[in-house]
Amino acid sequence: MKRTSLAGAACPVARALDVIGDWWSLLIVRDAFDGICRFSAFQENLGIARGMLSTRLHALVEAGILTLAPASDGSAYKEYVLTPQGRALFPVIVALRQWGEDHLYAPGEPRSVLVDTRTDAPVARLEVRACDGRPLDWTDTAVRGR
Amino acid sequence: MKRTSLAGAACPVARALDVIGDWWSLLIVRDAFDGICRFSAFQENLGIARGMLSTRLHALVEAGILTLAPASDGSAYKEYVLTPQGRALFPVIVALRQWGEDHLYAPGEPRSVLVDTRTDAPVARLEVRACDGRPLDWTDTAVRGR
DNA sequence: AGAATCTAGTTCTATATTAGAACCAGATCA
DNA sequence: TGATCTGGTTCTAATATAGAACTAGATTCT
Repeated sequence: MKRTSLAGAACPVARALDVIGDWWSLLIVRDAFDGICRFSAFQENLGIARGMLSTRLHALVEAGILTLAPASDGSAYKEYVLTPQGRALFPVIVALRQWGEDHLYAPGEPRSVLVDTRTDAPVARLEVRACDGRPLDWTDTAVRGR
Repeated sequence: MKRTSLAGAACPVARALDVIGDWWSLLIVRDAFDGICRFSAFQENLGIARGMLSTRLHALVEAGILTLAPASDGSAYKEYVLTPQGRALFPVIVALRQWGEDHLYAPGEPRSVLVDTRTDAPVARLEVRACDGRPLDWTDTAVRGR
């Protein structure tokens, strides 16, 4: 059967996952943050089937996360670049990265690291905070309006 | 064909998505943060097929994100509760929620909101920061070690 | 200019995953 | 004791994915 759509959900998490919650979308977005913008470059880097990649790229363009722009090198080809809405996914990628780093690697196992290019030091841990800056954990929060 | 596994990837984002990147897992985790812990409660709240839910719950237990505990009401049934590793997904859920709130709702459309229970005010926006606390955007960062 | 190759796909088939309903055993309730 | 609730499993039909083959236009090589 067709995968159930969450597009009309009242919960923003569900709506977000409806758009970027499938198997490849966030990895394509991650690669886009790493500066990848050509069809072949995505395909080689991800090892994704070309048909899947084509479908996903079009869906991401349709969703307003990527856009097609003329190639920056002056050739007749196009490039996929992040829109402002796509760039706003940065904290999502960073949150996934930090969780993966913390829980999915054996000690000493090689992994890639996200660094501040100014200092070359790893970025700080993401923290959920109250509007006054106090750190919050999940027991300090609740969802209103369901 | 079998969905490609990302479990051995050098990128923590890919490994994270290998564990929680499928269609229902993060929604189950979201519900767990909202205090849902019984099979039927997940099923009713998500509208997921029971077979899918069973598969996903077992996978999340296997992955160390949920664990089965005796029911808190003293009955003979069991409850699914978040492990410390599962609770560490809180920033991921919050990041997805904030992105969804910002980009996926028409103005005035009803949505649920995550609030600080102490003040009932919405939580602050997540920010990626350098280790010294300076805010960073994606152009200030790079991935090392790919 | 013409041939070889690169880029960005589309199409096709086999397999895997998902949705939805039906079924079932043990626990709880009337 | 019988009805219902809980937490599943099993079955089928439809959709999604992987992987390979094919194509057309752009670029590079000779």
